[in-house]
Amino acid sequence: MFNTLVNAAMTPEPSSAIHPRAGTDTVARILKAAGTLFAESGFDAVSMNTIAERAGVSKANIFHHFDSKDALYVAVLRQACENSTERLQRLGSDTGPFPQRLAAFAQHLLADMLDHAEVSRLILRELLLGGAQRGREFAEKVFGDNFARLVEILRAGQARGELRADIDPAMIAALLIGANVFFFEAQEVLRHFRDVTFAQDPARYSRMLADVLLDGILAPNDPAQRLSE
Amino acid sequence: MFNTLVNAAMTPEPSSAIHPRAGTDTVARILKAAGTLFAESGFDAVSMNTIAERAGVSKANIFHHFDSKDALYVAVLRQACENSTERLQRLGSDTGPFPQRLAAFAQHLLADMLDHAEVSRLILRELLLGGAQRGREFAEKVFGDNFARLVEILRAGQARGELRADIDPAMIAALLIGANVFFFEAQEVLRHFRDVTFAQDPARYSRMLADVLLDGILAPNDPAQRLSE
DNA sequence: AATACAACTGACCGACCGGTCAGTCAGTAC
DNA sequence: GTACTGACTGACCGGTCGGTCAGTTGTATT
Repeated sequence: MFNTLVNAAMTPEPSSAIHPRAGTDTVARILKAAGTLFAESGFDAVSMNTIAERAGVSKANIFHHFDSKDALYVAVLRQACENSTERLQRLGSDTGPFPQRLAAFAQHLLADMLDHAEVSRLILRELLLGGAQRGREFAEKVFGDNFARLVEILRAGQARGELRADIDPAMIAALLIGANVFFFEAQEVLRHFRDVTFAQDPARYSRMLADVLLDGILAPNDPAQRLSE
Repeated sequence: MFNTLVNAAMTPEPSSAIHPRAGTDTVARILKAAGTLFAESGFDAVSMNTIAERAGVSKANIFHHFDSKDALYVAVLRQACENSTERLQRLGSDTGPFPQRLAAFAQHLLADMLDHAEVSRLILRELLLGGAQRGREFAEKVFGDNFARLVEILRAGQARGELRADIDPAMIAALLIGANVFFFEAQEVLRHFRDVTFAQDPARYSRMLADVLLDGILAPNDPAQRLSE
């Protein structure tokens, strides 16, 4: 019964025809309130009372719809991951030369994270903070899809000879995603570093990121200098 | 009085000569236990009872040495940041050609983070998680020093013409530090991605990172291809 | 020996936590 | 009408939280 309710709430079908009470959106309201609060402050720092107050329902009503605080958290996370997975599939361009594909992926990924900051923060929190196996699997799936997709783009670039063959695509994927995640996480901190001029301009950051990744940072005149191991 | 005690505990001088009781290391034991637990589970998830138990003292004794749980957390964070700042100053090589300097910085930074994972996790948690102004200033100082130091290395490279002049040094710094932070944070997750072969080998990750950053990932125009490690 | 004081403890406090429960209410089926 | 159901609530539960306090112990000073 619990799962039925939650899954019904996940798919945004107008179930008002099925359920009698007008308050069927209650589950959605709870999920929204819980999502916002969890993303803001994390699991432990948010009480069921606060969620109930924010959602405009009684605490007991939340327990009527969700078995426990953990179950609510998992439902919130599952919904967030489903949304992300959905958006993920129409991310970046699948055609065009490799540099454009890579730049588009990087730019769209960062823009998507910033546009859905709350959801992203929730997933990252679950993914990166140690312990807590509560919903790591969901987060890993979203992240893994993202990662695999980027690796594929890179492998295609290698196959077509546009990309150096002597590099590890997974490493580049980690680098690119890591740079984006880091920008997302540290934006508030970077903002008031004197050297940083791009904190308010993610599109510019993405452009510079793709540029550096593609061409490197060494001066082009002397390609002879190379890191010796 | 509170500050005096904490600051005395910060500098690891053998104050056994000054203080009477043999248990003067109590403060250190409390800080160590609290640091470990906070790094493992975060602020909210750790109770004073647990800290007291782990440190082998009574809970009331912790409140004798620290005004509040927040004050204890700040003290832990301050100590962690001081240690990091200290280590930071002997990080990387100050001489040699630019590629070596950059590679050394990246490699040492990551190695240091992994060697002091507990402290690093604590600082990153404070820095990157939203809200919580508890001790952000400490974390920002450590991070800012790190950042400024790397920017300086990059500016020097630009001044000597070894590095492209049309790039933003701060952006490169963010990219490099971000890539390291991300590796540190996501190591456990990356470990069981099929494409990833470097999760257990941070030194190799650092080498690849420096390589890619310096030369880019595009296939070179003239096929003066290098051998891959 | 008496004083003074920091280190330290066990018992305790009010507040709040996640969670339960008896019961109300609106709508549906017959 | 009556029986039934699920959404919903206020009051309440045991337990844990951060924090307090009276009192004990050990040591240095006088």
